[in-house]
Amino acid sequence: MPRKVIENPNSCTLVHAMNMIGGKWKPIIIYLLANGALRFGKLLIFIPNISKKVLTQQLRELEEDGIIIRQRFAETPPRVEYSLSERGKGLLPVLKQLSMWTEDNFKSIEFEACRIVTL
Amino acid sequence: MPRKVIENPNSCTLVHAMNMIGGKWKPIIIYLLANGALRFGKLLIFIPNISKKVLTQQLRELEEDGIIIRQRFAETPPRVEYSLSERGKGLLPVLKQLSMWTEDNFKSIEFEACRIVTL
DNA sequence: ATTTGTGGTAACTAATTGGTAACTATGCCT
DNA sequence: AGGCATAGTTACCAATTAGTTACCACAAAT
Repeated sequence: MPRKVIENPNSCTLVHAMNMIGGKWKPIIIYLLANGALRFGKLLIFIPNISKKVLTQQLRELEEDGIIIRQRFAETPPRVEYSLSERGKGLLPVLKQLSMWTEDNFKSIEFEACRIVTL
Repeated sequence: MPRKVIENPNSCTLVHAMNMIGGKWKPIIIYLLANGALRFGKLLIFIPNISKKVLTQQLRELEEDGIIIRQRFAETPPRVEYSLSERGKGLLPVLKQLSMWTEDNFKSIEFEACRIVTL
């Protein structure tokens, strides 16, 4: 099933960007991959409450958009590693800036519990 | 009806940020307000295909998060103006950077039709 | 022969989001 | 009195997204 992309005749860069990274878990996935490749199973563990199905979906979409790279090893049991592409790495400063904006503006909110994602 | 916020015990700055600006039209609204206040009706015209109800919702949420300011004038017919708060203005560089990332990485896509939002 | 682990897929359901159309409130104008 | 304009709200429905559960394929280990 092709994901639904906003069919806006005036689609602009921001809309396009949000279509790509606006998914519920996508920024987390990107940030988790910032420090190197991770296997499917690890991502499943690191991202609380995400289901296999949804993780698969989000990874597929990120791959489609060339943000991450999927590498499959011909082993058994199978091993699949996901890593950021160059394009994906280019997103890190943006996410970092966004993260800093949030920290500066919403200090009061409890962010202590999430060291996995905060760089 | 309170909007559904991601109930992630490991909620992090990025998740929080995406909860605030990840809405379908929110980046557009923020960018439209970058150059000054706009009335409800103008936003409705500038944002293609958005419905009144959804525009109202998005504006309310942005206001809740302190990103925009709603100013109601006691006139008839009523006039309501929306503008960026300081917090909201702090978001502009981030969005600009995101927009640039998209332009750099997806040159081929047609962005000509959307001069309203691209700064 | 059966179990284990990995990375899925399929079918189904629940939750959330987005959209339409009709309606409201207010004061002005005719 | 009736209509207009603005900025909504409400009820209802459609579309989209997310989640659950069960299952598969493969080889190695037990």
